[in-house]
Amino acid sequence: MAGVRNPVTIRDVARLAEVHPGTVSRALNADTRALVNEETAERVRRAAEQLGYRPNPIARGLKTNRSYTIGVLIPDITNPLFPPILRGIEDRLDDAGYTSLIVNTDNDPERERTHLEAMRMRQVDGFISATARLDHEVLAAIAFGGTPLVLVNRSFEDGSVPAVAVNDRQGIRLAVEHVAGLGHSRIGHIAGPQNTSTGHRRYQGFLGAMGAVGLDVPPQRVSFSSWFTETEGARLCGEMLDSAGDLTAIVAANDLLAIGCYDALVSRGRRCPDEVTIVGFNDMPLVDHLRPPLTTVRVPQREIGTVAADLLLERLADTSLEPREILLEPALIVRGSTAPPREEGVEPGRRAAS
Amino acid sequence: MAGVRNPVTIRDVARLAEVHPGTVSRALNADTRALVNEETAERVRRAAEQLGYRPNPIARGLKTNRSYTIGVLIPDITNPLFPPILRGIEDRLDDAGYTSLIVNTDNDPERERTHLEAMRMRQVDGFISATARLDHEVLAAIAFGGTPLVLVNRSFEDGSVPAVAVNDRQGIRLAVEHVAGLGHSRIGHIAGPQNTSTGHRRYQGFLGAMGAVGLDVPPQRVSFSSWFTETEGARLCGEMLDSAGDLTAIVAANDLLAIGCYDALVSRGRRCPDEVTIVGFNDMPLVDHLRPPLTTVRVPQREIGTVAADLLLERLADTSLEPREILLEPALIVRGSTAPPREEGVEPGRRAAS
DNA sequence: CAGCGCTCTGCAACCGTTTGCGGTTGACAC
DNA sequence: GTGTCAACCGCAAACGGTTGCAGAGCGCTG
Repeated sequence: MAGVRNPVTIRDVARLAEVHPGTVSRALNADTRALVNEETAERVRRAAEQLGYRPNPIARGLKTNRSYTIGVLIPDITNPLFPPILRGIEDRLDDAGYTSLIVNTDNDPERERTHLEAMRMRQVDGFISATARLDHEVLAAIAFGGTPLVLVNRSFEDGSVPAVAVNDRQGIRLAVEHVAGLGHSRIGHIAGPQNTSTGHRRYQGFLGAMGAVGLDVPPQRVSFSSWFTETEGARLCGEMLDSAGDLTAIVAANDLLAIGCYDALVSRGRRCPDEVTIVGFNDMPLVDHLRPPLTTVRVPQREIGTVAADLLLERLADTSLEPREILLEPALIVRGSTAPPREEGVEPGRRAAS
Repeated sequence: MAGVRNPVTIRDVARLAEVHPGTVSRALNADTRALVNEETAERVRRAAEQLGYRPNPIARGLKTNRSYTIGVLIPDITNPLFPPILRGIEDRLDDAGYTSLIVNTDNDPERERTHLEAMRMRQVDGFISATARLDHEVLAAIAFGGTPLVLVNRSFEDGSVPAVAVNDRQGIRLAVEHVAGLGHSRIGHIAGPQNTSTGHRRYQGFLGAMGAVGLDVPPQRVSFSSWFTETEGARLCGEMLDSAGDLTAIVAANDLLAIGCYDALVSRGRRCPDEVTIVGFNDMPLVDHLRPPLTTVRVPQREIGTVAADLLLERLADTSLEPREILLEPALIVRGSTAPPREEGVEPGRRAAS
């Protein structure tokens, strides 16, 4: 059937089916098929089949201004958080006949801008962005251009842009309640960058949850990282241990920060969970094999991707849709990095519960 | 400057610069610029700049049959091995003005085929494939279509296709020499799938290296996994421990298999490295934080990507190039999962060395 | 001053589809 | 036998660039 190279054009099909190229086009497109006699259409389909005809998306795109590709912006594919999300996005888009174009922005506004520009030139039909700090201006540009956009893992304050994210506040609450339930009262927070919505919401969630369980949050028990990285976690956790040494538990805004805490503990000869309890966020691959296995908040990453894709497809089909924000529910995964505090006599064995 | 939407065409520029559209095209393209008067070219450039003109790659592609995109096939982006490679590829291609289209094949021939077809329709200028078992037929189809292709992390027996990979034999040799040097003699191998070139070459490398250090490889000390997964590793390692219980060290064909070995040891109450020494391959992210930290063979993943991209760009520029295969050198990273065997009285402390 | 050659730029035909418009055909009513 | 209408399909103009070809202008030679 289909030759390897595909030089067979709509004209070849037209010749074989003995009709005009325009008719072939109509016969082969679902929404214009009604315009052509069923018998003729069948003849065209057979001719197309026989020649192994595949429409050329480039030519089609030139005329229709659609490319059936959608642009996906992520900070860095190397961050284990993103691959499952991408997988979710891709699988869903694939089914719908779309291809995704993935770019890494490193959260650099300049890279974001040039990539966006390049993708728009490539006529992408929509965007999914997981970048932390897409500024208002860039968002506005997309929106103004009329290209559908959905945000992932972050949201936009005024709700003007559809978004899907995990319920960060709820996730942190699960973590705090777990740790407090173990008997900890001096709990610290290694917060994420506050100009990212996840960092910000998790910090807010921490304050809220601590209040809800009736615990104090003195300023020296919160510190703000500049990036979601292991080295930042190590640096801040180290500082916190040195300055507020009496804390017994740390809730980190993300697994990488939590791993940084591990490093800081090791370098100070303190043990987890015996001396300091640590909770992460995201449940990255392999954190169940760390020493100790990390207790963390699991986010349904792949589902985030599929839902984001659904949201985008929805808007592609109907541009006038009201933007909506979908929050996915996280779950606490209790492993070995959390334990009751030493001093306060909580009987052993409670650990595995909850 | 540039409006958000970009309705400015080559004709607009032509009007402003008071020249013919054809002249604008020539003035703006590097390889035809010589054909137009420098003064005119400058006028055109200024007009283009002023209007924020960006050439439409779709239209260009229609005429030139080039899309400036290249297709990247990987088994599964969720496998931590691939993101760094992708990053390398993307960075290099970006610099050269190319965009990469990434698809996951799950090593499923059917998916490979449809994705290839789809990408070819999208006029991709070349392919980079990291899929394990692209069959001869598919490869031939690409080659016959004349689209440049480079293989990553695998190679093709007859050397007819350019490829970049890590020197698997050398990597395994480093592992075996290290373990043998610690005093182990009963060393097992959890091999990868033998229909993948990495799995096969690492197995061959194991046999060769064992021979070189004068050690025996009885059949019960090698078992072949069906996939490179943690569960396969656990299953096979478990079987091997049960049937050939006297072995003191295991060289796994990959980190995931090694982690599976960890699981098998834990479930049998045996300790690593005290009772069994384990070595992995790849140095995936986070394996340095496992318990114990995994001794493994590091492969320069990002470099694999950049080199592959270079190779492809090279062939894009000159189709007649001889295919060549590039082997990158791996390095052994010694961590906590390897130690001298118990019985044989090797003094402690040697562990941290080499 | 005719003729030649070189440099530059305009012209127009593509690339492969889609799509508005209009023409043909045949059924049917009057 | 003429007119109306719907269904179908062909025609040709787009979409936004690229490129072979030809011609205009000009400097130079003999």
